[in-house]
Amino acid sequence: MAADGPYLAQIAHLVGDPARANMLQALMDGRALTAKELSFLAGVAPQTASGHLARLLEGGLLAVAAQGRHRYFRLAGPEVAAALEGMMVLAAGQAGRRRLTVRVEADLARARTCYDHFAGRLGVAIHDALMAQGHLVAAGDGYGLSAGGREAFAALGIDPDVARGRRAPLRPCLDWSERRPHLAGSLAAALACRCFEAGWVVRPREGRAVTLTPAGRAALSAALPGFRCEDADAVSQPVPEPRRAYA
Amino acid sequence: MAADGPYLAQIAHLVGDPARANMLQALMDGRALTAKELSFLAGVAPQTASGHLARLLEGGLLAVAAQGRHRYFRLAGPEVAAALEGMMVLAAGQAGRRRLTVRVEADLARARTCYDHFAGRLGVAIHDALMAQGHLVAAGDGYGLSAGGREAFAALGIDPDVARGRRAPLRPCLDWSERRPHLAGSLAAALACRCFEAGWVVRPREGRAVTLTPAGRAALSAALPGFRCEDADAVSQPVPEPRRAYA
DNA sequence: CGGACACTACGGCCGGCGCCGTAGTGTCCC
DNA sequence: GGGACACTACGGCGCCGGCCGTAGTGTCCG
Repeated sequence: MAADGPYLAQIAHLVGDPARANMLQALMDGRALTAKELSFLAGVAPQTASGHLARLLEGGLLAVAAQGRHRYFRLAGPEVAAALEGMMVLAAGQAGRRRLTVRVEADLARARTCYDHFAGRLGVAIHDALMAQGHLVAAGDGYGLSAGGREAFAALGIDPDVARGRRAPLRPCLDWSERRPHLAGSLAAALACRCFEAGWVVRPREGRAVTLTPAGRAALSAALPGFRCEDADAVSQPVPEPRRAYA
Repeated sequence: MAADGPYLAQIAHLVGDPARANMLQALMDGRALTAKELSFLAGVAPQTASGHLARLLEGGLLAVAAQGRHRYFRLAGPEVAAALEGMMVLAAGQAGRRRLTVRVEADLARARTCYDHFAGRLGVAIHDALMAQGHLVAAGDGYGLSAGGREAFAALGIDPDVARGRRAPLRPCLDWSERRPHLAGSLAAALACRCFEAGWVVRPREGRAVTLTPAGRAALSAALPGFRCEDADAVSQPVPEPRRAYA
């Protein structure tokens, strides 16, 4: 029995290298990055990174798009992001338990993208507001929208029927920094997309954190009466990244 | 940034060894096993297993309970099971993609326990029946029960209010063999517990697969009108529930 | 068409760690 | 109390694989 143990080990082994883990984590925001960028973020030479990327590709964790002389790597799909999130929850717990105090970069905990949707306190606030208003109803393998929820999304300029299919358009996803759920799924992705388009949320030049603009706060508050996210647009002088190869 | 990459890598590295992966997978059913049993299941000598277990303990993936001259190891918590499930989804996908044909042991795909609740076609059938009847309502970070759902659970002899707390009593969990959701959470655990107590589901002496008995099929069908699980009680002569440490 | 650039392929170095043998500690049972 | 047993500690062997240097291929640009 358990002939599938090795398969599990194969996947985990891929993630279990610091350089590869850094790359995967950098890709968690759903963007596609080039091999060189990833080599820098992982703190290894480009040749080394190239080898790692080939293995991640072979293992099905990444997908690639060649474009001119660049190759853009991204996570292969939402399942990959979900699996990584699951491990990050454990990692965060461990770090906390030993006071390793990864003082979770304040910016990331405030608001970030997780693959294709929002996470951090912003993501949790959106989840909580929809839940408190009773806009979420159980459906498929997650949530669907009630009539009120559909109105709220429509008010935000999002077609509540995008991507209707077998799988639920909304799904809870445990947030590793908050240890509370935010919303994933195609509708959550559409919401994030709309927020970027409308300038409600902006992505700084560097880093994975995002920022809720005043206009965004207004728009979300109007459409979601219970929306409360005190600090999602707070501070954050766009500090230059300290550039650190991993410890 | 990404100083947390190495933490993620640490966790993944623990899972990324075939022997440790086998052990973790064997513990996925929520039971507690001794070091010797685990060494056998992992296919390594007891000394080697002891070392692995110490590392998994140190890494926070396992918990241990000393009992006489035995030490019973079990998964440290539901988050660990969830993280492993996430990776198993990827592993199953990979295996499929390459025709490695881990012909998922038919028994496991039929019905098994996943940490403390049911998975496989049995778990999915329960999920689907509750969902189809409209018994699930969005709440907390997952589902709660509607009035009808509460009645159904009461009819099964389960207090629908066990473990009411911040976290939702029911939560969808992607099933790696079916690639569709089953139900996790405290109420799902209570349901599994009740099924074992009542003899509706029995656990064979060996392996992680379980079997739905005719009585169990009758009880579930009565309480959940939409319940359909054609083959969950097929074959497989039952055996008395082997001792189970740990709720 | 030649040079810069992104990326990949190959080879050698070396550190980490998985493995088991032997030996030691604590527990149960007769 | 003595022997069996479950488990752990330590040490040495062997290999996997991460690392980078050098070299090669494809692409863009002037």
